[in-house]
Amino acid sequence: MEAADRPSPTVADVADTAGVSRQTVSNVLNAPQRVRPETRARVEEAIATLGYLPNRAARALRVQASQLIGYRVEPVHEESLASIHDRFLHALAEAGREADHHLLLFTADDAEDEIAACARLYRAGGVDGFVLYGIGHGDPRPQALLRLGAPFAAFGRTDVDAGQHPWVDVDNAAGTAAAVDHLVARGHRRVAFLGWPEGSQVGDHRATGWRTALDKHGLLAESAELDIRGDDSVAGGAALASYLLDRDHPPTAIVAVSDTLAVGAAQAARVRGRVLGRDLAVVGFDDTPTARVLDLSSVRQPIEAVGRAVIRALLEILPAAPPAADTAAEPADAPHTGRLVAPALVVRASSAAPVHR
Amino acid sequence: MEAADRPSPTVADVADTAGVSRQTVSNVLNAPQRVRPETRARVEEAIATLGYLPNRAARALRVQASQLIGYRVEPVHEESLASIHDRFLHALAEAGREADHHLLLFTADDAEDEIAACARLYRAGGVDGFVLYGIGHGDPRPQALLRLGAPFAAFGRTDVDAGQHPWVDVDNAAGTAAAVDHLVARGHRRVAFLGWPEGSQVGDHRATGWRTALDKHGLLAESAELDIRGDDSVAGGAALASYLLDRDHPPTAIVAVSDTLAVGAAQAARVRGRVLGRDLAVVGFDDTPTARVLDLSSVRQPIEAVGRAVIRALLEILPAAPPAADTAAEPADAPHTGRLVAPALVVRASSAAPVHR
DNA sequence: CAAGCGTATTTGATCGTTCAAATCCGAGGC
DNA sequence: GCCTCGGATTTGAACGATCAAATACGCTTG
Repeated sequence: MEAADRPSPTVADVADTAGVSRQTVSNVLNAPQRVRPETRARVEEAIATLGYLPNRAARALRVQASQLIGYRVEPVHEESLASIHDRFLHALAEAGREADHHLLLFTADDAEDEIAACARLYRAGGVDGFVLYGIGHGDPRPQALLRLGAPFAAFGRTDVDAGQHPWVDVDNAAGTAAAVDHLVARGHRRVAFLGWPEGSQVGDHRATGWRTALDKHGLLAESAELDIRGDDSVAGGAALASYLLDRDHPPTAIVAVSDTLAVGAAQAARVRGRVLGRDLAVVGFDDTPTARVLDLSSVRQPIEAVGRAVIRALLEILPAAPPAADTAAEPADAPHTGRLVAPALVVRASSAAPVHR
Repeated sequence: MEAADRPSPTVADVADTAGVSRQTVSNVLNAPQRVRPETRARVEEAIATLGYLPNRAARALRVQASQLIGYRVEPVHEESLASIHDRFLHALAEAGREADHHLLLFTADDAEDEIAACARLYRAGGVDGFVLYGIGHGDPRPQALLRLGAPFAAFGRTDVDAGQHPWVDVDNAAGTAAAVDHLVARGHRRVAFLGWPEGSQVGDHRATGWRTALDKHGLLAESAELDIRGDDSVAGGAALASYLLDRDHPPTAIVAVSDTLAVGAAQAARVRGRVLGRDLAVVGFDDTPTARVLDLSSVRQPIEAVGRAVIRALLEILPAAPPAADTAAEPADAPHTGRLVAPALVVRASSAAPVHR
């Protein structure tokens, strides 16, 4: 009654039914141009009737490539609203599929543990390379993997080893700058920034975007003191925003470094009787489901594009890369190039209207 | 300058440095009791100094087991607030790690495509088994995998093939029942249900929980007509709730089948000037980040426990399972058992206060 | 017509591990 | 002193694929 667990057919079986040798079958699969059309047809028919599929382990052993890409899933941060991980992961898997590569997921307690796990996996031939998520400022992982000799591509980058490996990053500064541009166009002149404490690469870039954009519009002088920082929590955002709103010259608009803080700002506004989008404009970052629900404007990272780009970049540096048109004997140690992709502002009710009063 | 890509040492290398044969090295790793202590010590030292790691592909080829578990990641549903996928995935990876199994991720366009992908992966020896997510009512996947002969464990179940494979499910009825109990204890007597259209297993169970709990409290008569249904969107939830609130005898509490609908209900209440938690109690389902932010009570699925249980169940049915104490020649075709785990209600401001008026 | 060449196909070896069977060796037993 | 026995260890084969070298075959060429 059990579904027969007949062993899968092998190249030898296919060879027998097609009346050719193992190697010819292999050639039909991996180098069809070497095989005469009529032979190929015969082999392909045998493959179809037997339902032959090459054994992955055997292939991996012989060619020393598993077609697997290692990726560490981080624990879900209960505080954060992020749906970025989800989207990124799916984008990676989807992009991998097109190149017949799969993701191999693993967990780790911290960066050091992650490095150890990568080393084990790579040295055991379990994966061909890695995708690193959330690289920033002083991250030990790029150096560790470079030392290990394992191919990898990163989402994010450090200042120091950006040239030594492929990376893709979101232009965070451009994101907050776009938010400021949008708000200024609506007539706002006092635009605050709710940020994380200094030190995180992402947070600092977003702060820079806000500052330079204001400067460009000649508004930095009146907004300079409106840059305040706190940890990434809704309550924290509410506290920071309350403080701003209670000042003598409160801002008419707030750019938040994250949706979490933006949600907090929105709550603070409501508590103080300010109508969101009329008395106070708020723009968040990451376009989380929560922002959508609350009708908050937000900067959306093109994370699907990032995922695709990361996978593509990784595949390119894997040994025996998929023939990229004419791989003109790549210039030995050409510095790896990164790619910066621009996020897009999603305007919703919280910032759509022109400035009030 | 490159990190040396010296080939990893093999059993033969270890054997040479320890002055023994390949097989002895293998025995030290897989059946230490066969090896004399002093020999074992010598081999272990050689392993340590060389930094030997068994090659996964070679091992997989020989023992016909990849130590990989296939899992399909579903596309991120932009409408939904779910963080369940995220949490489930991480739980799976974490549970797998403890048993030296990794997740292999793949994508698929629909159930049929998923089945095809599973077949390819399994027949190619790419994975040892699968975890299926979101099985319900007439789902073709369990039957397909049974036919394929591939081991799998499911989150969710169908009525028909529940006995033929291991599964773990959340007791959805118990979740909504707990919500009703909680509301009734706060004095509510007219408790509405905002549900999905009939036909989904999960949705129907949640509706049943609501109904039976009300019946238990002798309140079904006055609430029976308060069961209304719509698609899973915030706008839809708002529309349904508005309709309820505009009736002659509006409910004082709403149990929603999802946080998405619950958020809609909360918005509708606000629009109508009802204060959430005072004039109207709302309980959602899934305990999403959005519910936390909005202070909505919600039924939380113990998804981490589900993930662990699913992996454990899968590992048990894999050939040559990890020695479960004394595997007393398992009774041939014992029907597979399922496990139902109870969700927990998280009470927040939206339903904490006793009924008003 | 034999030599030469290029293409199509086959054979043997190999990737690194583990299984199955064979061998080795020291301790007893008769 | 010879044989048996059992545990420790080794040898050969196999898992299923691909690489490298060898062979077969059809065509041109001098």
